[in-house]
Amino acid sequence: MGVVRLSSSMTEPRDYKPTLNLPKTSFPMKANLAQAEPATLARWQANDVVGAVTQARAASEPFVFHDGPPYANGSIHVGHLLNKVLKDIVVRSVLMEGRACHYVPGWDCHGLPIEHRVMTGLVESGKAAKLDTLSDDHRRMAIRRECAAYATKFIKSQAIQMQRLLTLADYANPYFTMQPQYEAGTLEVFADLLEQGFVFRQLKPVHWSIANQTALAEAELEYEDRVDPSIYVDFEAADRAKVDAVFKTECACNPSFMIWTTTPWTLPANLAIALHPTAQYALVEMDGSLTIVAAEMLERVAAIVGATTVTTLATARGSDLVGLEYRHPFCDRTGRIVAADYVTMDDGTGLVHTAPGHGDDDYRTGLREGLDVYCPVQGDGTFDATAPAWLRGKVVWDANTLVVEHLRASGHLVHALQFTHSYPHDWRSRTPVIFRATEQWFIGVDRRGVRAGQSLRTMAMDAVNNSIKFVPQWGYSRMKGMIENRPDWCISRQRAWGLPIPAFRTPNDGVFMTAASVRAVAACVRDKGSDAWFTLSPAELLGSYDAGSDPDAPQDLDISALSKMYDIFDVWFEAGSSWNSVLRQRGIGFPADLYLEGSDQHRGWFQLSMLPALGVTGVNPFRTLLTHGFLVDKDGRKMSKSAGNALDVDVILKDFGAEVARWWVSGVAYDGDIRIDLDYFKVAGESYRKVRNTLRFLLSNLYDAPPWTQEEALAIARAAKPESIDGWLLGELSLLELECRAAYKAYDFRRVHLGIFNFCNESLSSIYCAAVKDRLYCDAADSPRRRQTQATARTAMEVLCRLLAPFLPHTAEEAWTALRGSDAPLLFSQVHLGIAATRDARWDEVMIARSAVSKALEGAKSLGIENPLDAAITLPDPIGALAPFAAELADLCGVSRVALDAEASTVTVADLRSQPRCDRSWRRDSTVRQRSDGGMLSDRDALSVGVLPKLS
RNA sequence: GCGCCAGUAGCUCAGCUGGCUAGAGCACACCCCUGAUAAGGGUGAGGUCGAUGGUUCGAGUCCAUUCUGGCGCACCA
Repeated sequence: MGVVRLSSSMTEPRDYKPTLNLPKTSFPMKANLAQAEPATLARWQANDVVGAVTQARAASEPFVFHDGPPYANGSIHVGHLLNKVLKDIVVRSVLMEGRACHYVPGWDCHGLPIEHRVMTGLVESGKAAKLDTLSDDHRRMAIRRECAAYATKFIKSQAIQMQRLLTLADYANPYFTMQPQYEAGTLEVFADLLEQGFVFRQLKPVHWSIANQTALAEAELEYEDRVDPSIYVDFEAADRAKVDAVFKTECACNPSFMIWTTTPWTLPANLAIALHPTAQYALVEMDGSLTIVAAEMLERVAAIVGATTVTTLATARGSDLVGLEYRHPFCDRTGRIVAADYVTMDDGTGLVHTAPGHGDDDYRTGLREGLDVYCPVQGDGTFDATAPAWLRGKVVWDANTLVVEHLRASGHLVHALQFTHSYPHDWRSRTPVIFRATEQWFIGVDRRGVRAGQSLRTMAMDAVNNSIKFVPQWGYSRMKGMIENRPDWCISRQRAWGLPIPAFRTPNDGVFMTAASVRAVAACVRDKGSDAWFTLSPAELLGSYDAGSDPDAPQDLDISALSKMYDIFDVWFEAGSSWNSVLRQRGIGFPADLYLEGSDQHRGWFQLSMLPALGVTGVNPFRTLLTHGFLVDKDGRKMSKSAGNALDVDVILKDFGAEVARWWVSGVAYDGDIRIDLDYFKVAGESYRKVRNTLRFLLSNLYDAPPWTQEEALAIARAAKPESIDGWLLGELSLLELECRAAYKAYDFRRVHLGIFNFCNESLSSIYCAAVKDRLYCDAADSPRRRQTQATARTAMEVLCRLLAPFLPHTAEEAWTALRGSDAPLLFSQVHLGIAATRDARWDEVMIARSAVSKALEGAKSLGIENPLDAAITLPDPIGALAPFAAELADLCGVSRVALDAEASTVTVADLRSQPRCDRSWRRDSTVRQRSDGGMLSDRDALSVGVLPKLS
């Protein structure tokens, strides 16, 4: 019998495979994310994971993190994907630290983009004309109903898409800016600001449609060519001597300032002439009269007006002319020369006709110079009583001709011609619009508040400089610059789709609105929503208002005589009140620990949340500001549908899955531009798979591990000798855990990502798993050495699941369940282990030696030693640094034998191919001999299969 | 035009307060393994650090200018 077996084993090695502890696992290699993720999502929803997590953290210190509301319009794009995933990583990493985080998703619902789309739809379907026959309230309500339905529809679809990204948030109780309680919260903020004295009403020019008697937004304008008179007009200097002083001349007659305009009808409102402070201006004699124009423009102007003799008498800097006065050509007043940076030398004369009531630039210049925002044009486009008699009651378009003729007659007109230019038109009536000053509501940034005695700008600057943490740092300078420069905040809009500014018109054309009256309306809105403004009477709206207890109430207030005004709030005011409407009203906490949005929100939500919160509470609404850059395509160009370089979120989810997308986000350097391309998801998919397979290897070797608790496994792992491979891994694992947790806290997700990837790729896959394979497969199943390794692998899994959970909630949970069984506790009810094992620096030398062996083996391939198990290595060990690790070196290097030699200077590779090979472990160990069962086995393998060494 | 930011191997990025022949991962090439297998391991090639000028014994790293791109703001009377 023995002889027979012997001969067969000589020709054909025995098959010991069934005696090995080969890996087994239910955790599949292929993630199948596109199918598996929706199932996970459904399970989370069915099991109310949000509720369970909230409950698990009920007693924990809350981390207040507040969602900035995206606009409820359209499908989500990759920018949302980035933003929402980053936020979710924050939420989940905070939870894994054991803190509570009640994250409420929000949506911005009001505003022009939706109203504009709805109106376009109504125009196209022919319903818009019918609207115009309704009363103001009914027409507005009809539009509002359409808008609300539109917003609701997109909130629903976006919520589904956002959940598909596997984000964990209270989707059952989201916030919308159109919710009654939200609107009431916004009005309360407004009431407080009013009380503090920050709110005021002032004229400001807006685009005005004469046909519809309404202000229009940029989006409602269509630019069409229009022919207007283009005129060059002389404005006579008021004091010839002063002009002489500036130019150092002695004029024979009175000089004039020549301006150019294509809107003669705005001349009655002229209050100043703007020039560029650093440009040169020339005093010229032009066909007998003295005129001042920009030196640079002289030649062109002379050619246009057809001047025959032109002589420059003198030149002066623009800044020297500032302060000179001129006589208005047909109104009985003088105007002043002012400086303005925006004056260019592209058109005109270098001297700009300035009417603060009819232009944005003019308006700002006027404010700076303390000029009136004078606008003699009424809502119907006619001139009012303050205009010269010959213009009163005339429509501006007719006034154009009248003004030109008047100037011609009075000798002020230098030249007139017909000029075709692009001009804004009302998109609905297709009539030209005018720029006209109207009364608007403002929040003043430089007014001192009643309580704090400080202006919003001062408070905001203080917050920026002293109490806000900016991530990344450059957000500081950006925010600072914006706060320093920002003008007063115009919060009123003349639209239907929004939260009404609850002001009332009194019979004598005054305005009634006090903090108390706003609060009364807020109470009504909390109950009935802002539609109430359009469906109820002033008396009903002010039902809870008591003039007697309102110190600000006007003496002769007659509520029954009030009429409603119809301005609505800038949507930014609503979004900027979310700290009150959501964080405070819902008792989530104030201020927030973190606001996180794209860098465009420095001007938007960030800043416009700061101002109201500071005004009302004196406290900045967020402690830390985290901002991310914008997505650009792989050539660094911005994404847009028109350029065709936009990526579709649905395609990404279908082809790669949310987890791969999340894995990509986690590894991205989010400060600054972020390049995005489908190829990058392929790369992310590869590295995801690498991590996944590493987890799978660990899991597959735990199938027969004893049912340790996590603490028991950790205790066994900790007991490993520092010189063992397990001891080494535990040190690395501990370091990884420490570094990742610190990086999560610093919002440096990329560092976590790279840390985890490198750990899986190198520490585990390349070093540990390869080294430990032999003992896992070949040692007796319950040998202490194998159990030790299993406990270490188990601990590594416990740590990795937790570290990965914020990035890969689905995969981490899948692995967690594979590790702990289907009755495992919820992963997000767990906290990090904190294994705190010390990393033994002596291993550095070992790893250096290991690399040296790899290189030496590469060289040995030319000698025919292609399989490392055919090699025996001799390592130089002059100072005995490697000696303590001698028992692990062969496994670590993947070779059959390693010897140390204090005298050697280089790594040598010996050929073992003539030495017997173990049929079971394939190693050419020095103990390999033929055993009683006829197989060639090493001592360890003989022991493992229970075959006694054959007596020789 | 103004403010902020970025520009390092084919790709994604490290390179702290300036200091040895500029690093890593992916991709690529070649090889090994076939008991992690639509897996795993090894070795290697690859960069005038956007450009120009300057400071310095020495600059990817500091300064100036410039080009390209992104975000925001302003502007076309």
